[in-house]
Amino acid sequence: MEELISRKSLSDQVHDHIKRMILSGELKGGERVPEATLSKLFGVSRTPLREALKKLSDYGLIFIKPRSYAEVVIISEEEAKQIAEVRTDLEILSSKLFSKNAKPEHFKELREISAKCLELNNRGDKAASFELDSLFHLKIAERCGNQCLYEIFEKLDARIQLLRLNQQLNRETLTDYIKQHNILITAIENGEEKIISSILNTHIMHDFHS
Amino acid sequence: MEELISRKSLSDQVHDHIKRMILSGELKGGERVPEATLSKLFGVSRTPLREALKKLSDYGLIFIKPRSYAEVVIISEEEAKQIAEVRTDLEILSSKLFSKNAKPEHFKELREISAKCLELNNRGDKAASFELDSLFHLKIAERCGNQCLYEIFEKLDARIQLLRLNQQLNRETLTDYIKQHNILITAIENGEEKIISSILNTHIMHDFHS
DNA sequence: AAATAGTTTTTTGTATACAATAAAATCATG
DNA sequence: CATGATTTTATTGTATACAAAAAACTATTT
Repeated sequence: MEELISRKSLSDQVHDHIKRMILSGELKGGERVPEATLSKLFGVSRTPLREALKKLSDYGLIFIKPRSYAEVVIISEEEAKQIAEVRTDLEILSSKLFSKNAKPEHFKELREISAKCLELNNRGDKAASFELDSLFHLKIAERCGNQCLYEIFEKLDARIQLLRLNQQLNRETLTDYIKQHNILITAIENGEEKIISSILNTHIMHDFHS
Repeated sequence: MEELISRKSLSDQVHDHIKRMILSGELKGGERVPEATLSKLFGVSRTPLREALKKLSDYGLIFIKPRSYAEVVIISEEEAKQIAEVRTDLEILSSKLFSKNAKPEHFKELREISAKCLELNNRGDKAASFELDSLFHLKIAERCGNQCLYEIFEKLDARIQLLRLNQQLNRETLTDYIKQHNILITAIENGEEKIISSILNTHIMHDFHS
């Protein structure tokens, strides 16, 4: 069904594949991403591969040095801090808008994602838990009613996920972190803007400080 | 000098050219942007032209319908409102950070741009005045010390400029608008966050309501 | 051994050709 | 005349070939 509707172009398929390789750690920061090698690996020509690389660069996952080569980015401490700063601000705005515009089923959706995220962490499936955490934050932006805001946040999300790769968090710390989601949902439901801001500030800083 | 250092690729040159065509009104909303026609027009092959279109789409200036055609976007009232909402939020953050991080010469730079913008408007050169207005807001983001924030804002800027095209503002209204810049600069210098927020809210809403 | 100049190899940038798909035009039919 | 099927045309998607530039290597010199 999905396949019949959206026959993705090779460019997009390749993009998704390389993105997964980067976000799973298979392709590490600093590693080169040569067009010829990868096009052979995927069995496609350089044309769609180039387009995929361009998009990855756009999402801040690789760095293309013109006429030279491309490599997986390494996000510095300073950049990570700056990303967290912007992210906090965008999430506060999303949450406030969500608070105003979201329907009951959207709150339910959030609670379900949050519960699933916690459950996966309890089981020890860190990767899947991370994915649900990302989805939780993305959903707030998606349902806040501002498409432009969602698009910006969705782009940032790639780099946020990349940052997580290098964090070594134990399960207990993660459990505390994930539980904050429910506090945030309640604050959003009650439209308590000051509380929303303070939760997100600690939540994302927590995320940042590995 | 500039040319010797940055020999831009054809893709980038073509991108810049089409961007100018759109932001000057030469290419209007809804008009198609066919690869073959434009590649002949510029005397380049479809390869760099495709890359240029991809970038334009990324900046929200054209809409690419896969396997079909691309056209210059038309920003709806609702989208304009949403863009203004995000923009206000990002500019408030930029201004606050600028307030903390900027050096004296950066304030001077802002005042100079603001003065030039007003002068061009007085002369009746609306297009050039608009350009300086965009530069004013971009500079705040550029000098705020957060590269990630700047990149996001720089991307939004293209659509903000596109929105301006359809506004019919008389010179007096514009004069009032531009003069608000100096009030903003003073608030930033004094680190008055509440005032920064209120100025930007009215300034950008003003901008939005044509 | 380090630095440098020159050469080779790798890699990207661009043009072109062909395939696949969607849009437009045409034609048949009620 | 309208409408739906069919053909034609226009347009994008992908592969491939060649040009140009940068990186890697090698020989040479100090």
